[in-house]
Amino acid sequence: MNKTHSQIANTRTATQQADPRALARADGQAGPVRRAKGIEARAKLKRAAMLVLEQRGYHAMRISDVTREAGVATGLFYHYFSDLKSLTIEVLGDFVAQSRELEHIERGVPRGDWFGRILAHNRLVVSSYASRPGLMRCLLQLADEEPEFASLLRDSFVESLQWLVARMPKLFPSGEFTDHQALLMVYTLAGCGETLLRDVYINEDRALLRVPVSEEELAELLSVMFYRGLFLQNPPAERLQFTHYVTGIAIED
Amino acid sequence: MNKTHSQIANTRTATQQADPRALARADGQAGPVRRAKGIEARAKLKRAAMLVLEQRGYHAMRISDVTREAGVATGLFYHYFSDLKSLTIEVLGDFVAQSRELEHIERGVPRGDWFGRILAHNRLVVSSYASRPGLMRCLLQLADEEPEFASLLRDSFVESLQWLVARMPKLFPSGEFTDHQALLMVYTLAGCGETLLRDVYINEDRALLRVPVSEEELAELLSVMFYRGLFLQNPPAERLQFTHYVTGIAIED
DNA sequence: ATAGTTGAAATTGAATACAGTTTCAACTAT
DNA sequence: ATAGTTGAAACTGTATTCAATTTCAACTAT
Repeated sequence: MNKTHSQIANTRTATQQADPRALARADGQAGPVRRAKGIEARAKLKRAAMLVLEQRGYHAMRISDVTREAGVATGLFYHYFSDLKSLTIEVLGDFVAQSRELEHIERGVPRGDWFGRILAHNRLVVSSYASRPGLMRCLLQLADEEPEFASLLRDSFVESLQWLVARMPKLFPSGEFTDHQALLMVYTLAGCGETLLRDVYINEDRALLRVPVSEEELAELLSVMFYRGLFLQNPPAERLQFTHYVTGIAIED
Repeated sequence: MNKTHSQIANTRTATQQADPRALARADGQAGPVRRAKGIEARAKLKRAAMLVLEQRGYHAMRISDVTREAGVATGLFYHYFSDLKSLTIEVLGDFVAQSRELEHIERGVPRGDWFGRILAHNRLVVSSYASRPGLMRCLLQLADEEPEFASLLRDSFVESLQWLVARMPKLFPSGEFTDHQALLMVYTLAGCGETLLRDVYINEDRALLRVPVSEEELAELLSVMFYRGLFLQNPPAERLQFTHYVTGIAIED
C-alpha cells in the first residue's frame, strides 16, 4: 500500500543501457533519452547503497543514508528507484550474480577431482563472507522478508549444488536413492558451512575466534567435513594443510 | 536515541516474580505491589506477543497487534514493558530456556550410545522447527539485530554441543586436537541442520518439499550425516528407518 | 563556424503525509 | 486508597511528493 505510484517512475530508467552515447534515439520511439550524467547518478546511488548495506545493514538503512553517501538530494532517489527495497534487491541481486560468475570461472579443476572441486567452491563461499560480511548479512535479512529474493538465493544455492547432485547416480552406481533424496543429502552437507561462517564473520563469535582462523583453513575444514559425509572417507592426506586434526581422529572398533 | 525514558518504566515490573500471592510485600520497601490481576495481564501480553511473533514475525509486529490480541488498551503495554524489543527478548528468552530444559530431561539415552544421543538431540531441534516455525524465524531475526541475544543463542547452542566436545579427547584418544579445533569440528557438524531446517520449515522450499518428509526422517538424516562426519562410519543399520539410501551409497576404490 | 535558443532530463530541498510510538489525565475495580 | 486500565492526544522519525531550478545535447539562425 505504499507503492502505488513509484514503481512506474522507476521503470522509466530501470532498463540497463550502459552506453552513454545512446542519445540519438535511432528509433523514433517515445521514451526518455538517458544522458551519461543520469546513468552515472543512478550508478552512484547503487554504489552508495552497497556501502550503506555493508556498514549498517538492510533494516537500519535510510533513504537519507544513501543520498548523503551518494552526495545527491533526497528527491533524486525517487527519480531512479521506487523504494529502498527495490534498490536493495537490485544491488544484492548484482552481488549474487557476480558471485555466480566467479563460480563459473573457477573451472581449473581436473575431472574427477572431487575434493578439489569441493574445496574450490568453499574457498569462494568463505571469501565472500570474509570480504563482505555486511552484505552477506543483508542477503539473509532481505531473504527473510522478501520470499521472492529468498527463492532467488536458494535457486542460486541449489544450482551451485547441481553439478554434484546430477553426478551422484554415476558416482554411486550401487546406491539406491531418488533425486530428492540426493538433494536432501547434499543440501545438508552444503548447509554445514553457513552457520559456522555466519558466526565467524558476521557475528564474530568470541569462542570461535579465540584462536585466529584463516580463510583457507575454514575452506579446508568445510571441505573435509563435506567429503567425509559424502564419501565416508578422508580426502587424500597430501591435499590438506590445516586439518590433519580432523583426519587424524579415529575410533577404536 | 529512541529509548531515553522507557527502560526505566520497565524495571518496575521486569523482575520475574511468578507467585501471585507475593502481595503482602513482606519487606517494607518502596516499589509496586503486584496483584494477581496485574500479573495475569502481563502474562496475557506475553502470550499475545508469542502468537503475533509466530504469525507475523518480529519486524512486522506492532504494539497494537499485541494489545489487540491480548484484549487490552495500548497504554497498558507501557505499564508492563518498555518497548517491543524487551518484550520480545523476554518471550523468546523463555522459549529457548524451555527448549533447554527439554534437552536436559531427555536423559533416557544409555551411556556410550552416541547415535542415540545425537538422534535425541536432533529430534528436539527438528520438532522445534516443525511446531513453531514462526518463532524459530524470530530467533534469527532478533539475533540479527540484538548482539546480546545472539550471544545468548550461541551460548545455548554451544552448551548443547558441550557434552560432545568435552568427551572428544576420550572418544578419540589417538587424536591430536586442541579444544578449539574440536569446537570448530563439532560446530560445523551441528550447523548442518540449521540451513536445511530453515528452508524446509520456515521458507517451505518447493524443491525440498516436493516429496513430503517427516520430522523423524529429517532428524534421522541429520543424525546420520553428523555421525558419518564425526566417526567416518555409518551408524548401526538396525537403528535406521528412513535413511538407508544414505548408508547404502559407496564408492568403488 | 558559432552564438543563440529550446526543452526534456536531471536535480534540489522544503512541505507534507503518515504509520507508528509514547504519554498521561481520567476512570474502574477491588 | 491504590493497583490496574483506558484511549485519545501529542509526538517522532522517516517516507514521499512536487514545484522550482539547473543543466546540457540538439537544434536554429546568421
